[in-house]
Amino acid sequence: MRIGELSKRTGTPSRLLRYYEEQGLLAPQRCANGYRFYPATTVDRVRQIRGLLDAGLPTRIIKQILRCLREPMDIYFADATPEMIATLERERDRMTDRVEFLTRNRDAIAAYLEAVRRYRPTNAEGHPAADEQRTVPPRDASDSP
DNA sequence: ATTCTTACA
DNA sequence: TGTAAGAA
Repeated sequence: MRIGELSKRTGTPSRLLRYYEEQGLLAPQRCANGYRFYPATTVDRVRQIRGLLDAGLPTRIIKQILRCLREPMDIYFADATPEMIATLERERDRMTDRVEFLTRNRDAIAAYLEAVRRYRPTNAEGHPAADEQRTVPPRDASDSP
């Protein structure tokens, strides 16, 4: 399939599909007219990439991981070099840190919401009255993982 | 009509 | 990441 269809089937902008290729995450074939041609298995490949990206992994690391998850979508222990193990452990720890960070902020926001609901009851529609839209800035909102 | 590359915000 | 321009 060409980039347009892959884009539609993965919900990923073609701009990004080209970017992933540039980063070495994808390696489509080329048609005579120069158009990129992706095998059907690329759909899952892109889902894998998006998943890892959403998990906060940098494309640099994903490139390494993808070499262990060939086409069909199973794991190749043969490529599990000591270096790979080390990078994966490092990423796992970073993820753990982010989980804790997000948990703290989620709880801070939840507490804020609770406080707001306590001193300002909502109306029938479940929203604050128009003349009560003034807000109080949330507490701990530090962000930058 | 679709995709390509390159460049810039 | 998004968008733009010009070519194929």
